[in-house]
Amino acid sequence: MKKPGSHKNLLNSVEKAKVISVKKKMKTEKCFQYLAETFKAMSDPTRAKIIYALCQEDELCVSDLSSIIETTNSAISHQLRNLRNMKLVKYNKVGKMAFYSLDDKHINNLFAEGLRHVEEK
Amino acid sequence: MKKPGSHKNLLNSVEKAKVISVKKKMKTEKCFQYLAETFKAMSDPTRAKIIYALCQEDELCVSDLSSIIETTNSAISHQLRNLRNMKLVKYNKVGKMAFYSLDDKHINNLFAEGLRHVEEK
DNA sequence: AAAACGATTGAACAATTGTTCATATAATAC
DNA sequence: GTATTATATGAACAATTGTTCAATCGTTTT
Repeated sequence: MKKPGSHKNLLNSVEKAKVISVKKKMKTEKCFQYLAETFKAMSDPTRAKIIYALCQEDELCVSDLSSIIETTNSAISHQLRNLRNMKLVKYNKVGKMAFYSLDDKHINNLFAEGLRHVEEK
Repeated sequence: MKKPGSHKNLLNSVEKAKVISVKKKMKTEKCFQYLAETFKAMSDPTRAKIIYALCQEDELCVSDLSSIIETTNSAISHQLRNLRNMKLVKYNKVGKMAFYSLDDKHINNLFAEGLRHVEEK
């Protein structure tokens, strides 16, 4: 008979002590989801380029971003919307132009750490 | 008439100086792809949990990982394969068990930075 | 007014993703 | 030998993704 409430109880563990210890240190489901989302924000080449460009210049408009990244305004605009939803960029509308900038200052460190990792290979 | 070889030339830029400056600093396509891949490795909750668990314990076998993360062996095994392909984890086969550990030591910093970011909210 | 411009959007599409289920492999136990 | 265990894998599936294309919305210019 199975113990109710946990389809995988500790009795089956190979190294019980380790399992219990790590389980105790585990973060919440929500935390891991948010963590995954944060990484996902930078997990597409186009978005990575946008973030990198905005690390070099405080503000850039959509068409200049597409000049830099060499893709269509539409593709950039769609990705900027994603980044906006993830609260990574904000924008400033001036006339018909939209100037985007990084919203989340922590993202700078995270991105730089990723870049360091890539370039150390 | 359009200038050949570049479907988006600099003459269309709004802030030419910025565009040229950022273009100069741009990394290669390959770099951005690798960067995106690195972030993608951690962009799924299950993979994030695996990496977190392996940050707490040097080595964990598949069934203990699924005990900790509370999902099926199969799901874990599939994700471990992904992480293996991305060179983030390695494994040590002992009898019928496979002990997984982090392969890329830089990933520790990157992951910790992400966690710090999440927890500072 | 019309035309041009920068940006946004929705629909469509192929491509990728993560899980489940069933099966397979390979090592150990009986 | 058979049975059991730990892990791996392939197929199937729904869900998500990123781009393109066309159309649209505001704003500015003429």
